[in-house]
Amino acid sequence: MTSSDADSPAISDGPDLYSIADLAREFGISTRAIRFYESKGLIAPERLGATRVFRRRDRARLILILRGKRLGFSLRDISDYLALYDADRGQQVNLLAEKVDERLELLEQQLADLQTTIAELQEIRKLARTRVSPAS
Amino acid sequence: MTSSDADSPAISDGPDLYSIADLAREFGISTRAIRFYESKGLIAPERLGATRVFRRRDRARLILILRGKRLGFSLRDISDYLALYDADRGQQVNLLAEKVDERLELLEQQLADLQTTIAELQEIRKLARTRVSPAS
DNA sequence: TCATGGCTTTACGTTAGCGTCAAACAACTG
DNA sequence: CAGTTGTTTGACGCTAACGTAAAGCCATGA
Repeated sequence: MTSSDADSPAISDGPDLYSIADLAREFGISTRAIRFYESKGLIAPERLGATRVFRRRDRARLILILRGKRLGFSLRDISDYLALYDADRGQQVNLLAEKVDERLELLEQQLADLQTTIAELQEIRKLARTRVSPAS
Repeated sequence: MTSSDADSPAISDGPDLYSIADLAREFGISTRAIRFYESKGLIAPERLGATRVFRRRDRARLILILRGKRLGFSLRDISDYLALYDADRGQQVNLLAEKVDERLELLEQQLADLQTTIAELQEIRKLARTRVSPAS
């Protein structure tokens, strides 16, 4: 009931409602992985009977999860990270800001590491090319 | 014998020669971890009898290993990465350049992810602060 | 000489993050 | 109605990256 009464904004982009296989296909992961993420509390799809039903919110979270993984974070870390988004709805805002700052420090360290590494690799590549073709 | 005859350049910064405990202490990791890295071929310290003796080269590799870990790479990945440094001494230079490019692509994806994430967190922090203090 | 500290190897234990059946139910299709 | 497809919940398996003894070899110092 109240599929679009006066609850959520009337915007509708892609489809809402995805099956577990839909998302698995879209993101190139296994259904097993998705269930695993749910078991760890990272997502909480609704149920239609026993069947999981995912909405845009769940899909958005999945995107954040996968990005976190690309960045090398553990599911525990990612879970904490998602909590920062949820916490948006006020509450212990000071504590939130603290946690965000902590996380930001880590990420900026990582950013520095990354830039150093990229620079080094580009240097190596330059050296390699020099030996092959003096000036192309 | 030939502790500094005409083998290596005469430059000498910090001390050369570290024990496994030295490095463990310096980098805040366990000796077990260091032995594990050796068992995986990431470092290859010399031996004095049975005792491992590390030189600057090993120490430098360790630094790269730890940076790789901070970036979320597996030891396998890091191993490949170290090989790029070693390969510096010519050989299949074309293949090297390819691998370097592959790795660079990954890193740049990661860089993008990271920047997005940092921006989002800063946004969250801004919102949080707004609720607390309008203009400080 | 014996205790102490640091080093070694061997080996089993542990956690994370899924992969891979297995068994069962639901809906659709020919 | 049987078969196929998609879903569910277990439950066991597996790799990575170490942790954690256990047991032994040296060297040093009281």
